[in-house]
Amino acid sequence: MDILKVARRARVSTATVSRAINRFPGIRPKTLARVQKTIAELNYIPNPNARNLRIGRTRLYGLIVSDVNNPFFPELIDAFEALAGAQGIDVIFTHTNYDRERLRKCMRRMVERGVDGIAVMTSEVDEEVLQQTVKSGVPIVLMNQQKLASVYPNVQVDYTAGFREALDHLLEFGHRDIGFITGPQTLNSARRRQSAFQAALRAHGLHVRSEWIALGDMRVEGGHAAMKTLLACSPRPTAVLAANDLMAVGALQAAGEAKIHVPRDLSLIGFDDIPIANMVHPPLTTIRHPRDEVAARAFAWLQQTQQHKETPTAPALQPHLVIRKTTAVAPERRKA
Amino acid sequence: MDILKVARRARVSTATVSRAINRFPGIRPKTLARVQKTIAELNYIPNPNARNLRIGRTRLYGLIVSDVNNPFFPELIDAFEALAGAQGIDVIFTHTNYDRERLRKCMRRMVERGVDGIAVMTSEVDEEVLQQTVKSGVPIVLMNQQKLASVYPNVQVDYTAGFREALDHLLEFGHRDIGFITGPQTLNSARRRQSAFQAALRAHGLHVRSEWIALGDMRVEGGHAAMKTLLACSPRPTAVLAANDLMAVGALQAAGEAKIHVPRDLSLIGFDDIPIANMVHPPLTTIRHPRDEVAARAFAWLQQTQQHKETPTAPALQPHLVIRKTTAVAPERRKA
DNA sequence: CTGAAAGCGCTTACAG
DNA sequence: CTGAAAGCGCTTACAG
Repeated sequence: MDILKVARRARVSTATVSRAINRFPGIRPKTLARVQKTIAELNYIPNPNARNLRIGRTRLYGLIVSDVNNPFFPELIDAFEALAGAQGIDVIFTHTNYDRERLRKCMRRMVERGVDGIAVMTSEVDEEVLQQTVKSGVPIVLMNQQKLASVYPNVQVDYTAGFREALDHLLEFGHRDIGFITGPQTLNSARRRQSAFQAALRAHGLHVRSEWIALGDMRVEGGHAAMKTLLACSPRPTAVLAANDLMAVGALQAAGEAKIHVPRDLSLIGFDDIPIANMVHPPLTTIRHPRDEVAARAFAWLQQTQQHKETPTAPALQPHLVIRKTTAVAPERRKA
Repeated sequence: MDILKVARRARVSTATVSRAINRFPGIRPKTLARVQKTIAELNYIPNPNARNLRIGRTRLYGLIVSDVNNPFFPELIDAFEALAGAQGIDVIFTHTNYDRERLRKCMRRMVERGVDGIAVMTSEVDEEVLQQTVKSGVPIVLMNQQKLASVYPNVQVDYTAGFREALDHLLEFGHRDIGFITGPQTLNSARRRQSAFQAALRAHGLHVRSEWIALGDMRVEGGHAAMKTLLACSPRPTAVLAANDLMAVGALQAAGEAKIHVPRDLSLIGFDDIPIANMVHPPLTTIRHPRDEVAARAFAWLQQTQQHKETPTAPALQPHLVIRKTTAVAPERRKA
């Protein structure tokens, strides 16, 4: 009964206090001032549960990622959080640890909490869970789920464009022998990146020997091992692209151990532009995943979906090459 | 009026439905079963706002860290989140970006949201803000704030013990010339780590030349620069400790560039054990900051503080040395 | 421009 | 073991 206390002290009704708090237009300036003064004096903070019960929303969004420890996500989380905060929306945030069962539980928890929307920023989703969630009336937005793109709002990133930019760069440097470190094809994101790479290759009229595609695990160790495999090839590629930065970092280490100088003997390009990319030595040239834009679009679409019925769409977001220090002119061209 | 719908369909009162949901003991098994069946059929989810309004809590905790992009935090966040989730508590999480004004806003937002408690896991706090928050009835718990330890629940980590363990290790390897990469003394955590290091040193009866204490910025770049300074010393230390892993990683790079082999020519130990420590080459020996235990204690104390009045206390948590590949026998001893 | 009052969807003494 | 009813603290048509 706290708003009542304010009301009494300000000698108005609770309705007026409520209007003052919610910046209702038609309120006499003098009354408004008095109420505001009282609120300040009493250090009154409206009870969010009561308010939300009344208005039928929680002003809470859910954000689900696959892995907090994956350095890809903090920037995404951060951007989403900031956007929400600016609108007075709080975010509860969980991660699935790449586990479908955990995703199910996360979604359930958020629905039970009554969030106004959920951003599912994982590469692995389960249509059944999504359906259930949407059925219970909670809007969702996905990331890079092309299969479900027509059904749910789905923020797309044009991987192919990113790889194309990287290939342009390598071709300018005279590279023609290009290797690729890929990830487990059971992973949605790894699979998509590989086919995007191949599409970009075709767009440039290039061909890659199949032994120059090495399998990693999307982590540093796997990139390390994959690079060792590539270096053992004969002939070996003069440039290598990795499906993510973590593997590129491992590849960089492997090259160092094998006394292969990057970029002199070998050019290397990562994907994502996670913070570590700029911390290794030499700093990694990489294709930046526009995660701040992903966050912004996911947030905007969540808000939109709350209001209208239609599924928002937009052209895929473009990644861009960030040129740092791991690419250089191809060795054979230098000789010439 | 949703619980009413369940009640009608199950031919009981809303009170009974409520009791069934909340596992109230004295309820006839048959009734319970019927209600549960109805709930399942209707896919009924209780409105959390109504529930929380009634019980006067939100089952929401706030978690504030200084920087999401700092790889120190994800594990802490993750552990806290998991603990909370297991109790049906959700976590809203923000970061201050090391800014006092933002901390103020974060706290305010959480109080307005009506959280049941706030874990302030930043090294910089502002007593005024804390007081205000506590005055509004929200329990808080701090991390490593020795000044405020008697006033607020405060999870301590015994940095000195960590450095002692590291020094033991180095001494066994015959090192006596030990350098230190410190952080800006304006930062609480950096200051505390330096004095902990010095205390550990004294405990071992050692002395450090002042030129062997180099100033970094708690990031990779600063560690890099600091190591360069140390390597330019003559004589130079045979082992270097860094106040955090990020700086140790920078130091490792600087050593590599200067053709100083780690660990053969120089031993290096970091602090924190962030994921990157195990990704660099060679993998970094480091003092592990027990952040999962910090999270657990913070969570437990928050729960405790909600119930009792007294400020919980406990002996400081112990960090431990994780020996990997950046330490070895001191060069001069090897010669002998 | 402002107030009286209903009602959001739960939980919990109280009564039986 | 179960139900009728009050009440948590707000917001918002409705009336004036």
